Parts: sequence; structure tokens; C-alpha cells
Amino acid sequence: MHYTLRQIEVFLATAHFENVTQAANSLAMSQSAASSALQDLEQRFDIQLFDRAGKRVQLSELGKALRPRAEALLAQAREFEHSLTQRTDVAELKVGATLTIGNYLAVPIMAEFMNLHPDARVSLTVENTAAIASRVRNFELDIGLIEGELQDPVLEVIPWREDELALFCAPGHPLANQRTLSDADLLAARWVVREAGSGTRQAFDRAMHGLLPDLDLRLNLQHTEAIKRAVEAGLGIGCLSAIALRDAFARGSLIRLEAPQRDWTRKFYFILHRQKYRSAGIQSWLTLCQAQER
Amino acid sequence: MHYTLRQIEVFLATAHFENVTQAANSLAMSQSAASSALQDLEQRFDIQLFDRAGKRVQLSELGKALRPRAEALLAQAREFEHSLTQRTDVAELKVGATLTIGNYLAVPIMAEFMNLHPDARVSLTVENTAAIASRVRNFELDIGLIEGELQDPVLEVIPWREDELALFCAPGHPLANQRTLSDADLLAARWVVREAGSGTRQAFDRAMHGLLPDLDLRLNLQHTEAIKRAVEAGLGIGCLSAIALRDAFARGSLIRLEAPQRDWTRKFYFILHRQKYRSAGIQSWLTLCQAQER
DNA sequence: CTAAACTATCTGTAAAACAGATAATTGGCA
DNA sequence: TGCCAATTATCTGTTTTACAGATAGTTTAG
Repeated sequence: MHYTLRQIEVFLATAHFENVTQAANSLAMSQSAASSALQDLEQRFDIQLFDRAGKRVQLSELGKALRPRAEALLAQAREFEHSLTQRTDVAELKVGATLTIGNYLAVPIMAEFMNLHPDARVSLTVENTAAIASRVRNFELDIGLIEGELQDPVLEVIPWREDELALFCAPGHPLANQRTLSDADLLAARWVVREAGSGTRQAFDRAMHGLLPDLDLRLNLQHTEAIKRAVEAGLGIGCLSAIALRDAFARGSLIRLEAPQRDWTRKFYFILHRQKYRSAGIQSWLTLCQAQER
Repeated sequence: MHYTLRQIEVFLATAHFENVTQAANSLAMSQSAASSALQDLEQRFDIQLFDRAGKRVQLSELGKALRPRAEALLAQAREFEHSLTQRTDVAELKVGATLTIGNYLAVPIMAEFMNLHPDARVSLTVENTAAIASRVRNFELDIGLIEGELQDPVLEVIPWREDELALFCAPGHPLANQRTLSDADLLAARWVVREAGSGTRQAFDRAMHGLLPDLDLRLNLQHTEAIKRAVEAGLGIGCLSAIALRDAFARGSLIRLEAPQRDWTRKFYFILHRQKYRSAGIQSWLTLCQAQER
């Protein structure tokens, strides 16, 4: 390798301040050192990162083009340093999950896992599918549990379990006695649904294919509990994962509706980094979840 | 930064060979230098990357856990060095496209672009959506033209133009006179389609939602031309982007079929790296494509 | 026109990277 | 079992690099 991470630091700091002195200061080094570090980098590759006019130092076109790549590189280098510094506890497991999975499926599995490994430390991050995929890709998470489909050459996507969306309304709702809904009913109803971009909403959109532009999506909410309460309050009919509704159905606080002409199934997936080392903790988690599935 | 890319090189080479001497050789340095580089790295962070037993050097658990991250880092560092070395020509534009787009839409735009910028060098890579997204993410491509939807926090996804899938058969096919197909016809037909994983197939699957498990997908082919020829030969009915079939329909070598009860539209998208510097070439390409759209 | 701010360069020093030699350990093989 | 070849860590000296401090030359602001 013909350059140093330090040189990249100097390059980026200088690009940021457009001022070598300040850049040097921010890196706790002398101005002369920063200056020569820059020049060294430029000479080595025979490139010009900055346009110099007297005391002004300004990013050149090439510098501008290179900067984002350098930022990305340095970010990864910092990440790596972090993982060097921080004792990467063998018994630490970082799990990421989407909202629905995190609230209704991940927690019991985590409980069981911690039962099995009493001294393991487990963390759960709840974010949307894209963010979780990105974190797994950057080694920030060990395992991701997601709803949406995903294609990424770096990620291994393992089908985990089937899920089913359920339609529901309040007990006092006109449709509560009817139970089975036609497409016409779906179009006539007022809806309370998850926000666009969420996995549940994606699945809803797919199930509603063809009707979508004409649906009366009255309320978009980010949380399942909020949707349940809105539906309970009679604001409309809702659509959520069946597992999020089991208790409410059993209790009778919400009434399940059917629309068998449409496909309400979807899949949940694990995602793992293909290259990442599968620690004992990761292995154990996977087998645990496979067992759960049955 | 408290470590060097060189140290990472030594770490990875040693991990690869499990032998310091060979690692040193492969990096054109002395064994002693490699040995102390390793020790330096280990001491700096007070970690143990290798288990040493006499003359044996073996990756420790921690080393195993760190290795993939280090590989990723070094790969990115090499990429960066490459972009430093290679005069990143301002007038160079690297475009990636999926098969359908690459063959039927990208080439005329590229032609127009090169007309506008006679001394620009343009390259076109044809790959599937996931691979193109990955390359854009790694700054290997300036622009990606893709079919499938995509969510990625690092990528900007810009809707580009609508596309439409078309059903078609050979002139002599029994359905050729009927023209309009019911769902029952779709189920009864033998199909020649693109392979699973391709954007066209994804769109096909979505359009066929509900019927999918019962369809007679007789032939899966990777290339549009192959599908056209297979359908011409009477092997079944096909489904491809309408733009890929325009000539064949005009010529009468293939007959278009309708199934208006299903939604055959889909969208094409640009993808760009959010952080990447938008060179004049990239800007120009984008405005060109926006113009094309009208 | 001057002062302040800034950069590049020169010089010397401390630190680091490296090669070569050497000693110690070990695994393989006779 | 005993010896040799292989391999690693360490020691030593040298070269290279990184850096600070000082300085000269520019430039901008006032």
C-alpha cells in the first residue's frame, strides 16, 4: 500500500477546512507536517488534490471527485479501529430487526437465547429493512431480521418463517358481523395502515395490487400499537401482521376480517454477512430460530 | 489513526498463509519486518490476533472475527489507490444497466451522449440489479439503470420512466387469433420466461400474483432474444418488456396478446451514490435522460 | 501600505520501518 | 530417539519517514 490512513486524514481535514493550519490543529499536528503529508500524497500518485493560489488552498476537481471515496474509506477504517479497541466479546450478539419482528418475535427468542447463554450480552436494534441491511453489510450488526425481500451479493438471505397479514376492525364496526370482505368492501372501507416504506406496508400494497390507487388510506401510522388503538376507536379498518393481533383477537377487543380472494402471506428473513466470521453466539442463535420455526 | 494499511496487509497475508515467512515474501519484505509489524499492531491495541505455539502461527478467535472486516477495509483501500493512480478522467462515465435496459434503452442514450461530448469515454456494464447497486455503492459505477425497486440509505433512487411488459406468441399459435387472454388462458398456456432473479421476471411474478404456483413455466432463459426465438418456434407464450418487442410486433414475426385484468406496468430507475461528486458528465447524462423521457 | 494570516520549505531530531544476523523452538523424518 | 530443516522472535544497525520549529514568501483585509 503506497499511502497512509494518516494522509487520508490530512487530506479530508484540509478539504473540510480548506485551510492547512486548521486541519493540522484538528489533527494535533504541526502545520508543516500536514503540509508535507499532503504533498507527499500528491507526489506519490502525481496528482493535484488542491488548487493553490497564494495562501488559499482549494479542493481541485479531482479532489472533489476523490473526497467521498476517501470519506468512505476513512469511515470504514475508524469502524475497524473501533472493533480493534473494543474487546469484541465473543459472548456479544448484535441483532437488528424491523418493528413488527422486533416487537413480537425477536424478544421471546432473545429471552430464550439469554436463558441458554446466561452471560451473553445481546443487543436489539429496531430499524427499517434498508437500514438493517446496511448495518449488517458494515459489520455493525451480527444478524438482521427483516420483512422485505432483498437482493445483495454480500448478504446471505435465509428464509425464516411465514407470516400472515390480518385485516381487522373494531367490534362495533359495520363490517364486524360480515367477517368476509369482497374487493368492493375493501374499496369502500376507510383504512388505517403503516407508513409507506415499512415492510408491513409493502406487503399490504402487494396484497392490494390493482385496488391500490382507489383505496381510502385515511391514516398512516408508524407504530402497530397506534394502529390498533386507532382501529379500536373506530377510525377505520386496519391491516397488520397476525402475530401482532393475536391477543387482541382472543380478547375480543378487535375483530378479524377475511378477504380470501387476496394473498396475505409474506415471509420473514434472516440476513447475515457472507464473509463474516460465524461466532458461537451467531451459530447458536441461528439453530435456535430454526428450532422455533417448527 | 493508530494503525497502518501496511499492518493490515501483513495481518491478512499472515492469516492467509498462517506463516509469517511466506507472508513477508508475498509482500516483498523481510520476515523480521513482518513479524514486528504484527507485534506492533497487537501491542498497540493490546490484542492477540494469532495463537503462537513454537513455530506455528495460527489465527486466534479474535483474529478470525476481525479478518473479514480487515479484508473489506483493505479491498476498499485498494479501490481507492486505484482511483488515485488511474487518472480519473473527467470525461469518463461508467454506466451500469440491467439486461433489458442495457440492450434497448441505454445504447441510444449513450450514442446521443457521445454525440454531445465527442471526446467522452463511456463504458456500459450489464449486470443484474443487485450487482449494479453494489457497484454504485462502491463507486465503481457512476450511474446505474435498474428495473427492480431498491431501498438503500446510501443510494439515491430516481424514477426514470415507465415500462410495460407485453405478452406475445408466435403467429401460428392458437391464441394468436384470440388476442385477449383471461386468467384461465394464462393458466392453460405454456410459458417461456426470464430466469428467476431478473428484473423482468420479478415484474412478471408480481403481475401474475395469485396464479403463480399454478403456471406452467416451461422454459427459463437468460436472454430476451433467446426467449423471442423460443416463442417464435412455438414453444409457448412469452412475457418481455414491450420495448424489446416493438420491432417484432411491427414485423409481424410475433403477435401481441392482451390481459388487461392484470397490471403489466413497472418502473425503471436511476441509482446514484448520494455522496459521490456529480461530475459534469454525470450531470449531463441525467439531464439527457430526463429529456428523453418526454 | 502595513499587519495578520497563511503556505511552503528548510533543518534537525525523534520515531518508525526495515534488513540481516542470530538464537531458540519445534515439527518432521530417518 | 536424535538430527535437520523450518520457522519465529529478537537484537542491531541503517535507512526512511514523520514531525516540530523556524523562516521566507504571498496574499488578503483593513
